[in-house]
Amino acid sequence: MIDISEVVKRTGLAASTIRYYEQIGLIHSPGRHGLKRIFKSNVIEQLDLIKLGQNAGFSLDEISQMFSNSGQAMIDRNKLKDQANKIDEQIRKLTAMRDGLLHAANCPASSHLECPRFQKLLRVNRRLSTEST
Amino acid sequence: MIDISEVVKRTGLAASTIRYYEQIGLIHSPGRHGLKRIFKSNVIEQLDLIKLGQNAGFSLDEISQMFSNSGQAMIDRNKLKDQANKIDEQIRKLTAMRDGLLHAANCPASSHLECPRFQKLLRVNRRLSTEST
DNA sequence: ATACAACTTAAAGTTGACTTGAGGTCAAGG
DNA sequence: CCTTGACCTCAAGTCAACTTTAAGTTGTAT
Repeated sequence: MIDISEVVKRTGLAASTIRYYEQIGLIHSPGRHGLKRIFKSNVIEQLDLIKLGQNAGFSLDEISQMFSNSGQAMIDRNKLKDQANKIDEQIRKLTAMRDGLLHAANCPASSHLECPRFQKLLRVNRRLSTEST
Repeated sequence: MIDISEVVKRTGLAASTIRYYEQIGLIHSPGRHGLKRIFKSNVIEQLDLIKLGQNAGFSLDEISQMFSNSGQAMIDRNKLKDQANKIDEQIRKLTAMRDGLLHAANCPASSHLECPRFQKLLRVNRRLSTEST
């Protein structure tokens, strides 16, 4: 069991953020020492996953649906598959972006907007970002 | 020259968004027809580029810095590469996560938390997300 | 035993990125 | 000429994700 300052140290998050996450049910503190929250040390892994999800463009709400309530990770196998598909979709988007960005970084065209390949990327991106996800 | 409804049609953005982008200087309307804004048709590509940047994790502020004073999309190639690398890192993490989820969906362990492979995923992810990026 | 640093709460404030609402203007069609 | 609908403005509202503030409560060290 660790306290909030330990969580701060090991995740780099602000204490207020950790409290906020507990408040919205994203993580769970199994008890108190006096007033002070205590956490299981696996909260570190949970917070890392939350960070990962955020970086990948998922909202806290979506993330909390991945960890159905109270730290019990992901029970429903069909939901798990759905979630994997969502992530897969996100991977495809990010891959298109990365390729486009790398191309843009190397493209000799004076303006990226004039480069046919960059234009194609923009179109693809629009399709991807207006799709129902 | 096109009007705002044409921009709406061709980008899928809300008119209010387009006005907002003009207000913060992200795009430019070269004039009016009466009260009504008119746009050069290349604003469509600019807006696509903005969307791309957003999906790639840039803020509107960062995006507006990519459009140099001349209005031409002058993109800092090193920034693009940096961002591509960040995205690449995310793709790797997400791929690991997706694979972990798919495994979990098929894993016979009664709880995913007890599945050794899933536990390994969590550890791998933790390592990745604390690496210097 | 007391000081105090480190925690706590609840509520309000902030930021980014928009959206909504109320009321105004204008060009085009009947 | 007059209506109409698509545009306009400006201010305020919203939402997510936090942060800040003010006031209160410990556990621990001196």
